[in-house]
Amino acid sequence: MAPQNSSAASRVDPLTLEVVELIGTVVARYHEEYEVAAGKHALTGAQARVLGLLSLEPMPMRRIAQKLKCEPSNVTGIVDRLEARGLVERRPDPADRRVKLAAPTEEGLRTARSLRESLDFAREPLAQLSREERLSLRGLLRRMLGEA
Amino acid sequence: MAPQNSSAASRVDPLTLEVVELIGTVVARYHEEYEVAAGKHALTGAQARVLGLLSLEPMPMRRIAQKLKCEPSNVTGIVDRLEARGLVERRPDPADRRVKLAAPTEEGLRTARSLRESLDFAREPLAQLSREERLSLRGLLRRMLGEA
DNA sequence: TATTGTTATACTCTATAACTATA
DNA sequence: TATAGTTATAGAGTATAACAATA
Repeated sequence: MAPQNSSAASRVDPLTLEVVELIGTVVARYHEEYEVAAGKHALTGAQARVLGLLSLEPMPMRRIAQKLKCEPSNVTGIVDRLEARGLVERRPDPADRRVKLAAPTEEGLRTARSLRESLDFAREPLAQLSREERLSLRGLLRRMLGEA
Repeated sequence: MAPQNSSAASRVDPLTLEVVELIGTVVARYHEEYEVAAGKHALTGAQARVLGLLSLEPMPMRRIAQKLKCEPSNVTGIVDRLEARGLVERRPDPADRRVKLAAPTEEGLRTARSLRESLDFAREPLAQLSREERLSLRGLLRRMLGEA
């Protein structure tokens, strides 16, 4: 998602445009780092996302689809590939025999942990900011997202 | 790219983690809006990106690939589809007969413009911030990205 | 009847490798 | 010989529709 440094500035003020562009850059960098981190473990982005999700909490296939905002039919293939690599397994749900719970294996958990650690987006760019600046950034992002 | 609210807090302080999570949310929302905006014009994300790119300046196929950070062979298909829909055309480069310049048609330009306008990511979330806050956010993002 | 997960199908994006036409 | 663009191929993600098992 390259920032498209709008020549159609028409209706938005230059400051806002500049901020949007900066956000676009952040988004692009976030993605690159995510893909690189996933690639280091020979995982695709989607696989890394699912593994990261399951490492927090096993869940039904259906719920994975909701989290990923995609059709449930797609999750079948993604989990198939993770399962083929021994990173995830499907368990029956005692409460509902229609449901299959996807859960990480031991190796899956290790991979997920390592993945999180290699995602140094957490440290590198933010390390340049002081504690006060991070607090300020947190506040601004919260307001932007309407969470505060 | 769902924010993975790290239970592996291990080595990073909670404030940084929280900011990272907020950025993840921004990234996710940015994407959703981009896809929705593209979908309104029956374009895929990649097609919308290329069209947006070309609407700023026609360029050789090779250069599109560099901008998209993908292999040149992929660009052929994306431009094929845009061309089939009459949004883009390939022109010879007078200076080098190996090169094909991809350029938007009139309709392509209109679509690109409309696409940019429906990308209200520029306005909605940022509208919640005062001018001062936007200035502050710009400064923080610049420092984060090492641009300032 | 409704829901969960799967299969089948088709399209797009992606990388790799081999080809062509220029340079 | 090197470069620009293309083709061929294969893998992965995506949506849609239809299906089996279970609720």
